[in-house]
Amino acid sequence: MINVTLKGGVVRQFEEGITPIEIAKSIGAGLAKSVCAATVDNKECDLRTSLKSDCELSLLTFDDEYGKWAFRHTCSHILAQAVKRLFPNTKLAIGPAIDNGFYYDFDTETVFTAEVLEKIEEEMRKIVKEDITLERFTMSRSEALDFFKNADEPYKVELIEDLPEGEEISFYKQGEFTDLCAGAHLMSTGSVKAFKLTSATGAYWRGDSKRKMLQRVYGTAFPKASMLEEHLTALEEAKKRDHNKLGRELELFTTSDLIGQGLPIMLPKGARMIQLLQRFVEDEEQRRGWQLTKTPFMAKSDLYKVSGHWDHYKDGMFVLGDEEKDDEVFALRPMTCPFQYQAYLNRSRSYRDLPLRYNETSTLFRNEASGEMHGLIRVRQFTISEGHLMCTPEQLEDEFRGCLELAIYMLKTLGLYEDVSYRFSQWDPKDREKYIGTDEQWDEAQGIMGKILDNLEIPYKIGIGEAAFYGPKLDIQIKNVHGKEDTLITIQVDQMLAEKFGMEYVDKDGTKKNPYIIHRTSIGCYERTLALLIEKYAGAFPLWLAPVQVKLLPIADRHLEFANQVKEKLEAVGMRVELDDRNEKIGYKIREARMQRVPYMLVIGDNEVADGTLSVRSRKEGDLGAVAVDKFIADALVEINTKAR
RNA sequence: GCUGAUGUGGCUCAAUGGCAGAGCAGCUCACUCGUAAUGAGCAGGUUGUCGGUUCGAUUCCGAUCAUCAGCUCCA
Repeated sequence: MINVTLKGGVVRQFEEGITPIEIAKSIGAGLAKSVCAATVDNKECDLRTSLKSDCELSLLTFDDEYGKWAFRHTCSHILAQAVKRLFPNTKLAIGPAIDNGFYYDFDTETVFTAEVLEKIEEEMRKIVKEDITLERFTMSRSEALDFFKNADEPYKVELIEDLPEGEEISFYKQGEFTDLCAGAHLMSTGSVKAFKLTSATGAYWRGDSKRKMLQRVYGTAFPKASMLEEHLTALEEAKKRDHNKLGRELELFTTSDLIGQGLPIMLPKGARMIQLLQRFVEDEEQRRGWQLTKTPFMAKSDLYKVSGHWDHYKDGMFVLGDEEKDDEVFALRPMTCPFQYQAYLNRSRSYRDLPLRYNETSTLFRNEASGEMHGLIRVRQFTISEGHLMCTPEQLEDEFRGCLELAIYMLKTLGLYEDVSYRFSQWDPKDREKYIGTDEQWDEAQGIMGKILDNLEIPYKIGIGEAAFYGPKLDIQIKNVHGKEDTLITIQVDQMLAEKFGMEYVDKDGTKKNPYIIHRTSIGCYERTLALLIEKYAGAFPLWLAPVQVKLLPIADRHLEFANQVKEKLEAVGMRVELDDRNEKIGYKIREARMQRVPYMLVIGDNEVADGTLSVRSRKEGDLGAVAVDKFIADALVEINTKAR
C-alpha cells in the first residue's frame, strides 16, 4: 500500500501501482470524466502512470494548463488519425499542443484547402464518436526505429534517431493509429467534444528553411461546444482590433503598391501620434541625461565592414552601388550603433566622461524578405528611439538598470506594462558563424547580463540563438491581437564593438580601456509601438495621444460662431480640435465622432450659447451634461498632463 | 525567400466567356434639427499590372505586383 496525498492535503491509501485515472474514478465518475492529466510530486504525467511509492497527486482538468495541453494534444492525434484514414500516403511529422490549440505537420501531395479541412473535420467527428481508447505502451529505441521504418514514416524515424541510445520510447495507440509521443493524453477520443480546424499553412520540417516545407494544420479544441463558440467569437472580436485594419479605417496610415512593400505612409493622424510619442520620449530621455545626436542615414561600406554588419547583416541591408564596379559603395543604415560610435570617437575620452548616453530618433532601413512584412509591425523603414551608452564596468549594472527603468516608465505610461514579458536572448554556440567574438567573450557578457537580470529580479525566459551578432539582449516582448509575439523594446550589453572601433577612455590610472556599450531603445520603434497601441486601445487612445481630442458639434448654423470661439480657445491651450460644421443632425455627427473614437464630443446649441457652456459627451461615459467652457479646458488639461487614460 | 489563399469604385461586398451592380462614404439640393444614420438627386470602375487563348476576357491560362494566414528571419 502507498499513501497518496490529494488536493487539500487529504491522504489516502491505495494499492501500489495504482494509476491517477483509477484514483479519479474512486473519487467520482464526474472527475474521472473531466480529468485530463496529472502531476505526481509536481511532475507532469499521464493518467496511466502507475504510482510506485508515497506521493502527492494533483488531478488536472481542462482548467489546468497541463490538462489543456493534454486535451489538445489528444485532439492533434485525432487529426492525424483522420488524415491517415483519408490520405493513407501522408507522412506524419509532429503535432504538439500550443497556446489556444494545437497543430500537426504533414507531408502529403494533397493540398489542404478549406474543403479538404472540412472533410478532415468530418472524419475527426467520426473518430470522436467511435470513442476510441488510447493505450500507452513503450518500445526500445531500436524497436521503435523498426516500427516506423516498417510503417514508412521517415520523419518519425528521424525524430527517434535523434533520441539518445537506450531511451525507452512511449507510444499512444488509438485503434488503427499509433503515434510516437511523450507527454500526457486523454483516456479516450470521446472526450474531445468540440474542435475546429482553423487554418492550413506551410511550415519547414524542423523549422529549417533548407528542409522540406510540410503542410501544417492548425486547430483548437474544447470540452464543451459553448467554450469553442466563445473562443471563436473572441477571435472575431480580436480581428476588429487588428491595427492593420483599424489603423487604416481610422486613417492613421495607408500603403501604396507604387511605393512598395513594408513602406507604410503615415497619414496626418498617424503622423501626429508618432510626433506626440517622439516628443514625449525625447523630453523624458533628456531629463534622464541622454544627449541627442543626429547621424546620417547612410555610410560607406567601410563603416559596416568595421562593425561586422557587412559580414553578418549584408543581406538585410539596402546597398547603393555595385561592389564590383564602383569605387565607393554606400548602404542605408540598418542600425545606428556604428554612427553614434563615431560621435564618441570625436575626441579622446576620460573616465570622467562616462557614462556617456547618446540617444537619437533614428530612421533605419532593413531589407526584410518579402513574406515577412506585416502592417506597421514589420516594415522596411522604421524609426526607433535609439540609444547607446558608453560606461565603465563598474557603472554597467546601474546604467543597465537605468535603461530598464526608462523602458518600464514608457510601458507604464503607454499602458502596455501589464502586457509584456521578458526574454534573455543568448547566443547559440552551435551556430558560430552568426556571431562575432570568442566563446570567452560571450560567456563573460552573458554572465554579467545574467547577474544583472537576477539582481533586478526580472522574471525572464531564455531565448537561445536570439542574441544580436555582437552580444546578448534583454528583449521586452509583447503579443499582438492574434497572439503573435514580437520584440517591443530591447536592451543589449556589448563588449565587442568598442574594441573593433577603437573606442577607448583613459582611466584613473592613466591606462586606456574599452568602455562597455549598452544598446537600448526606450519605447521601441514608433511604427511597431503605434501598432500595439492601436490594438491595445482598439483605437480609443488616451487623451494625450488621441490625434483628435475634441470634436465640436454645433446643432444649427446659428451656433457656429460660438463653436468657432470655443475652437480658438481650445486650440490656444494646445488642444487638437475639429469642428463638424456640416448641415447634419446631431445624432449623425455623434455617430461619426464616436466611430473615429474621439475622446470628447462637445454639443453646442441654444442653451450652451446662452450660458457659455458645453454639453460634454465622453466616448466612455456618454452624455455628461453641461460644463462651463473654462472648466472643461482645465479638466482636459489635467487629464492630458497626467497622461491618464 | 517558402507554402497556401485573395485582389471588382474611398470602404464592405454582388455578378458573368457577350453593355460590371448594390449599400455605405463623396458631391448637389431641400430640411436648421438636442446626444449612434433626414430625404431626394448626381457622380464615381481599362475588374491590381503585363502578356496569352478567344470573334469577344473582368471571368480561362501564364507571369508579375500587392494583401492575408503561417513558416523562416527579425525591432
